[in-house]
Amino acid sequence: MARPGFDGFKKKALDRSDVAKEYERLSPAYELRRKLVELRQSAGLTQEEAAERLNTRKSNISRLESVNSTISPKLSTISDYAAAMGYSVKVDFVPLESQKPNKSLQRTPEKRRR
Amino acid sequence: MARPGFDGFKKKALDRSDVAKEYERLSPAYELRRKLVELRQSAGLTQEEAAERLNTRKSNISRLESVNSTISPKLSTISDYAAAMGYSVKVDFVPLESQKPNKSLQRTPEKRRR
DNA sequence: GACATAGTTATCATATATGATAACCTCCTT
DNA sequence: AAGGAGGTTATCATATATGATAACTATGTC
Repeated sequence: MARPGFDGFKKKALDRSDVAKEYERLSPAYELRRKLVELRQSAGLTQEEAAERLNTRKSNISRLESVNSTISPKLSTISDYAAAMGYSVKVDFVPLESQKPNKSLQRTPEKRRR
Repeated sequence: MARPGFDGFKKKALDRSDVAKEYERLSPAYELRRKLVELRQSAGLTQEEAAERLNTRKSNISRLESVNSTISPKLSTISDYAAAMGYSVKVDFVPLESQKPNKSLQRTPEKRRR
């Protein structure tokens, strides 16, 4: 289903609680896939064209970009994909304390090491 | 070998050309592993302690951090590792044109799409 | 309706990352 | 010398990502 529509949405809403969904929306995995799609689209490519550049098939591209995907791609896959779009990957690390994405979703802060 | 010493270094220098070595040094994979080690050390942990937090063994941590490793870790592995050190992973993409790490190592620029 | 384009999903085969164990090295302390 | 701490490497088993194919949905155009 290209765009799930309300039925698909509702079905998924039953699978995972609202909190879990929101959590997912903020997850690095989710954000990554959004960025991948954005990268490809800003390059003006279809999944099939992206697949050609990466010597693979469009179904695999779809899986990589899929928000619902349960896979955790290899760094090299992300890197290859990015390179095909004219980008390089940069991985960096931010302290968990300084994230604070949404006050109402904040969990009790990590215990400080002493 | 903890620190390879000159013999180990020389042996490795035979495996890969100087150019390839320098290329590797600039590669995202290399940089990532350096960051991982830095993360762990700044947290004051040994590989074994890190392994405990990640419910695995120190040998696996060593492999993950190893510069010579040929593996390309999964994003979730990097993420789990980072989380164990109190960090979150952030993946972003930079245009290849704007990298220019070293003029002498630059390749001919990507052909522009028109 | 027929057809093409863009994307999704399922499935299987294959490649590769990861987990566990063990042996090893280097440095340090006694 | 003996032992421990920290790290590396090799190997095997297992888990999982990726490649390929095919069938499918949805949309748009003729």
